[in-house]
Amino acid sequence: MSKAHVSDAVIRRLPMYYRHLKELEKAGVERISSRELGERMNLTASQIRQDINCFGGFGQQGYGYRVPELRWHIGEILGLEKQYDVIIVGAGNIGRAVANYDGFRKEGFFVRAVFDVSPSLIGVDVHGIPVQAMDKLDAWLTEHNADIAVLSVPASQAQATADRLAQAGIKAIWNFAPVDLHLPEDVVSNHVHLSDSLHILTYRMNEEALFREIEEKARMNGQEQD
Amino acid sequence: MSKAHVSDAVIRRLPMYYRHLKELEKAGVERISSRELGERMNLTASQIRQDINCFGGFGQQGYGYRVPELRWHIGEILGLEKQYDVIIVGAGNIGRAVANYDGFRKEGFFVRAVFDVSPSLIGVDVHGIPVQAMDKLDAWLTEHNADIAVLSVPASQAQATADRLAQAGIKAIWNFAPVDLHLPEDVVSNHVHLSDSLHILTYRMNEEALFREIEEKARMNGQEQD
DNA sequence: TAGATTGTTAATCGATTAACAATC
DNA sequence: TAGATTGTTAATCGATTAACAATC
Repeated sequence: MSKAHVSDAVIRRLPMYYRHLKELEKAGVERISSRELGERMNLTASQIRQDINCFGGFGQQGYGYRVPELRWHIGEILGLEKQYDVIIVGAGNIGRAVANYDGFRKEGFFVRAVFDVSPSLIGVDVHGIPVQAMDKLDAWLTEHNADIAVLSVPASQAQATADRLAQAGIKAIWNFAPVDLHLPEDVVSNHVHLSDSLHILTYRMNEEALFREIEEKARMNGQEQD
Repeated sequence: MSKAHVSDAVIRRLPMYYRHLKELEKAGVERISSRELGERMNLTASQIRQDINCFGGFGQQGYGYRVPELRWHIGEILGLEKQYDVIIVGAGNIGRAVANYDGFRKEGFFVRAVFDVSPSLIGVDVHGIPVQAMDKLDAWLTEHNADIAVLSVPASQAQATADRLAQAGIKAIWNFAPVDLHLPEDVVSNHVHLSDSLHILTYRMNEEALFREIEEKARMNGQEQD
């Protein structure tokens, strides 16, 4: 059966399932059991069956899962059978990189407009589209459709720009600014905090030494008190 | 007291603490209680105190936390008081965007070399550094130091390139390829899976409709069986 | 049919929240 | 001192894992 609401832990794993199933399908694998998929993905068979059954029973007892069928189902769950009109708001390094990202168009995401405040960028060609002045944003949105806005403006402008996008009717924001956005209930967002990710990497680089130090300190405090 | 090992849930929140404390410090806030910080970050006061106490007691009873001190401590925990030599492996859209990312240098990350296989990119200037042929990677690493490798090659090359980096002595990989890397125990990594993040966004866009459909289907199956 | 593997319920484990004594 | 807020232990909640009946 399916649950009324799915936990974030499960949702975060869905794209991973999709990636692995796509690979398996490409490799011509017809069927897979939860045990085999678990070994491949470093998850337990139990967890995989629980995750999948949030959305319905796509398997077959005694057989396992048909790879192409399961991939298709998860693609549908992720909304990947649809196409999306995308605008890029902020044409800096990241905005341009996203606009030019290859897989993007292949997966049904179409960049329809690019906006930036910087006069030096206006008119510049990004992915075959001339950058428009940020002033034109609201007018453009009244005349064209956009399903997703890529928010790649500086942190200081992020919340104000997000408010403006929500005001103009945008229902989904892919946020690259290092800021936690506050949005109306009917606007969804997901963030890619590059610096957060980098900081987790440096944490892991230093974790061992950090705890050696903390223990050392604790030991010395202990001695002092003796 | 401090724990010998810290859960991923806590580690993921550390950069968020750092970001908010930096903002508070910039705004001139001297002290903050776990309750106030919790309100700001949408966490419970309890969770904040638990998280912080994984690393030691940085607060003061009856007073709260000194913002600059706590920010400094968390920066140290994240390894941000250090400087890092970085190489970019793969000079496509993402590799170049990362190399040019402003905050990067400001935070103590220095791009020392950029590599790519594509002949058309070799010699091209990225962030003031000429792109080198991938062939030169191993020789370069025997002569220079690099703490972190940014892995921004196509998915198909990612694991092989990561193996090569580990072989050459790299101890940390920031992975942008949509692949789950398998690495030796002493090599840490963290990934930024852009497409995964985008797919979570489209999931959220479609979640409501998805469950309406699932319920509809369940209702119809129920009728059939009656 | 026998064997395999799912879907699902129950048990366990870990993370979050609540409570409160310690103490500034 | 009284009030406030931490550090830490205990209770709760939710996610993961185990178990097993259903069934292909």
